[in-house]
Amino acid sequence: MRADGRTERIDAARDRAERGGGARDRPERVDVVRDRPERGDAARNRVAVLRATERLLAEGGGDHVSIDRVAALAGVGKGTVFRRFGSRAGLLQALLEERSKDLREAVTGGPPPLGPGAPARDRLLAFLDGLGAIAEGNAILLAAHEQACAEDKYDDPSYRSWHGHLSDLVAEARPDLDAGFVAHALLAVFDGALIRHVTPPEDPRRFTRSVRSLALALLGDGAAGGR
Amino acid sequence: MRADGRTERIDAARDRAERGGGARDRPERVDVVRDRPERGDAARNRVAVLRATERLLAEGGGDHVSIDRVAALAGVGKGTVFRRFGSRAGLLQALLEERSKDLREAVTGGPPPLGPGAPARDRLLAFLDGLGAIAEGNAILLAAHEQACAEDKYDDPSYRSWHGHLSDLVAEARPDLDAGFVAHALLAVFDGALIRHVTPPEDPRRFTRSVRSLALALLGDGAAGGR
DNA sequence: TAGCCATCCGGACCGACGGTCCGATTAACT
DNA sequence: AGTTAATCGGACCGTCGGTCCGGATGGCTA
Repeated sequence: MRADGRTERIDAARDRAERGGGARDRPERVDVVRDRPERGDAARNRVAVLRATERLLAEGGGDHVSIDRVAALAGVGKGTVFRRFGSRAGLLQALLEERSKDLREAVTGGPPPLGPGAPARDRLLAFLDGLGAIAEGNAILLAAHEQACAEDKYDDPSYRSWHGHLSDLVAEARPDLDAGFVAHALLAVFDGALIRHVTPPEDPRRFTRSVRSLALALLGDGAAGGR
Repeated sequence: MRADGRTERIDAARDRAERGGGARDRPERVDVVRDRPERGDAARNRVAVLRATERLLAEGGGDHVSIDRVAALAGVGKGTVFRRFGSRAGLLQALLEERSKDLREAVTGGPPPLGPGAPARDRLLAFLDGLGAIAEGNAILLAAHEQACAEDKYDDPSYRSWHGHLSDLVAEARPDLDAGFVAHALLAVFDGALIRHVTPPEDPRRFTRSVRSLALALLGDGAAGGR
């Protein structure tokens, strides 16, 4: 998702339709006007929907967020929500992406240890800390998203991106392990319901600490402790 | 769940109703007749529903298993399914329990290394192997169950039992770790969708091997390898 | 065998959901 | 002002999990 207000949309359904052969007939001046900017009302509505979603998320459980309710609270028709986000999963995904944009940028281009330059081990721990911070503050959203994605979770571009990053770091820090699977295992722990289950009201940062010590155990904590 | 054909039912809703104070009025000869055996047709219908469920599970994705379909295929009314299993989640849970009964018995009373007697480390690896075998053969069922349980997954008695066992073993094998969390992390990997995602058509046992090597890395593989 | 009663059966019914569709609307450009 | 294509919104659809209750029936007793 881009930072500016450009279109982006879902286009999964449309892609399918277009590949059906209808659009091949007039491939004229497509390139020049392509990706035309979002219309004003469309942009306004998108943020209204996003805000409504997070309000509902905050005041009730994840299953409290139905599209009907979101649309009503945003003062928008139901169709609008679907046109903008494609599906319930897409809506939650967009919100999640908004919350993790900073981390993503820090990871790809920020200063070490999150960004490039630090040893893999340090980057990995810093990354898990960052992910933990997001997850702790968005456990309900996370749970709702997992529920909505269901099977497709592992094909989700966002998941793939986190997994790729983590996988690279693991491969560098512990070349003897199956990096891909270890990365899946580490990410599997970021389950909305699990986070809520292991987070006592006091000590809201406990989850992140647990993840860190889990990672340390996995990497072999270099110094003592490894028994 | 008992092995014989006794009642067992759901009773979550009923328990709640009874605690409401209605049953306290006549606590007469309750103990003697309580838990009266299931009626013949009821027992027949239960296995019919279970079989129908696994047939649907086999021939379509997890979301292909709707109660309506199950009831229809079993030649039974919808109400019957709910009376017997309480909910969609309960139905899948029952099926899952049926598939893992052997492992549960082997763990609590069977011969080492699965059963008591072997070192914690060996028991843990054996247990994960057993769980892996079940999970590989029931990935779709697993995914459907997770989807149905949603939030309550971690309160599910079956999950709690696996978690308790694993937790004990981890605590014994690596007293320096947060056993409870590590157990959650290990179980988190048994995600139906993940299993399907990392299991190529050839090599169907790859998942279990991956889990085992993950566990070895976590426990510190004693010998070399720890870098 | 007849009769009785608790238990069970089954499918009509319900509210809610995710998702689609299309006539009406409107923003942006000429 | 006029044109056009993108957008809007809410009626509509099929399906789902779950409830309810009049009627059927199993199993026991006399």
